[in-house]
Amino acid sequence: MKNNKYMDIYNFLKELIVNKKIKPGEKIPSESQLTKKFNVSRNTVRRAITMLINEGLVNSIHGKGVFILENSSPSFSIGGLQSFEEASKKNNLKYKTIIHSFEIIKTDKNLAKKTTFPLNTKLYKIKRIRNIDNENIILDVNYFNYEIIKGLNKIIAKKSIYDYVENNLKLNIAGAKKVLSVEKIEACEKNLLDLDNNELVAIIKNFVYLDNGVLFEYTESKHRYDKFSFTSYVRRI
Amino acid sequence: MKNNKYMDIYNFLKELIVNKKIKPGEKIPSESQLTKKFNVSRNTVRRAITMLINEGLVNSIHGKGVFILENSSPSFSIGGLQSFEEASKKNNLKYKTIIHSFEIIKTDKNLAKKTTFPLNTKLYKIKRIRNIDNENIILDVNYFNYEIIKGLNKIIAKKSIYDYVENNLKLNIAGAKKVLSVEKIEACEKNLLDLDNNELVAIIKNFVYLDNGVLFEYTESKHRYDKFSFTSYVRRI
DNA sequence: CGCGATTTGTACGTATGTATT
DNA sequence: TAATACATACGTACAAATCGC
Repeated sequence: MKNNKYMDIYNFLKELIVNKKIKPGEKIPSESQLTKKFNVSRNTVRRAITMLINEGLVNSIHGKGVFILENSSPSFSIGGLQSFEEASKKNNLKYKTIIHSFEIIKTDKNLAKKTTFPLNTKLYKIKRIRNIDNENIILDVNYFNYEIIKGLNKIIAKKSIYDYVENNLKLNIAGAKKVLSVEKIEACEKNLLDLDNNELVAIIKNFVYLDNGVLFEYTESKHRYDKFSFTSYVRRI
Repeated sequence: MKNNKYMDIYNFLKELIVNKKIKPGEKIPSESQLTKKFNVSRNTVRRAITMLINEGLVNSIHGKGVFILENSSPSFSIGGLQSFEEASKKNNLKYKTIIHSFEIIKTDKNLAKKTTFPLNTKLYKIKRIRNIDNENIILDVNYFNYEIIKGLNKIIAKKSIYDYVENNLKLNIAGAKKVLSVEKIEACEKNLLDLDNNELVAIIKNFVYLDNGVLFEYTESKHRYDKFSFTSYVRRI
């Protein structure tokens, strides 16, 4: 972890909030109190507080203080960007990944539109089935730019592609745009998931970028509707 | 709109990005260039850039510059907190609201758990059907704290409750935690929406806070699955 | 390979404005 | 009115990453 002063203050405050040492509706220590306590400048304190505001844990009121929001639980991070492997480990679930298909294709007109890759871009197309506690819960359809994610193969795909991208290729992932919708599953994919007689799945479409702004991955993550939820915080204004 | 210096710089940069005057993968002007152009301190420039980073429009790389992400369209704000009225107006849709029921209740054990209001809290419970282009698309089930949202009635509910809360009661809304899931609609609500023979709906559960951190509203917004999508941006780390 | 120029990252200190109590 | 608390903004300094020569 980073050992910055603003992170110290951030972690200090976050611990107070998530462990309810200060209750929802109450105020965190004032900026001047925190500058004294941590022996830092006010800018540094404000930076830590700004992070908490962006996370939706607190809200500042001019002239009054910074208030803890009710329901400020750590579940806020569920919507976060993490790989299947990371998420499953964190929640101590028995999981495995089944590679259903692995091919190299080029974008045609339809696929270019859907993925926003240019026409005729060479892509890895991978279908992976995510099995949790012996049920096929998630179908991931990944498209990786062939020229960027060099040397991808089935063995890597069985483990963690993100791990390969970051630790072997030394590429840095900036973040992802996610679009969420509910759709009927395609006929050819129906038998890959353990669905009841309902054919609807929740689909998260991920557009994932490197730190230089280049799109390197488009993925559709198709979830059994009853095994899926997504959390976020939205500020007014 | 606020007339702050950092907002000027933010708006200047955002205009460049959304109108593709600088293309994805390219850099925005450096911090020192912007301080000269706007005649401000570096802190002020950095604040504007930080906002763009948080929105997922750009990504900064130490020592290199701030890069525009591909797909940096303004659709990023779809997930934003806005009332049905605001959203429909913005998109120029023909809409109307039908009040299906309006009652005053108290939380029992189940409802307290679901809404996170304390047991025996007095609430307004309102069911409203949102009709867009002559189809019943959304069913909103609102629970408002009776002691906070004083004087609510059917006429207000037919228009905009948020408008009443902010302009008449002079309360300030901080933001909302949103939890998204897909569920079977309740039998008694099935005929309120124009569903096909599928009984699944996308449900957004909203926990809405005032600026002092107090929960004043819990709402379940039930959407016809085929008329619904949700966008957000998630950063790595 | 090193060195300087550029660019972002962290941090400090100060001043002034505005809202709340 | 005075004290407190957050908001905006300026200026400075040094660190760390990147790039070109």
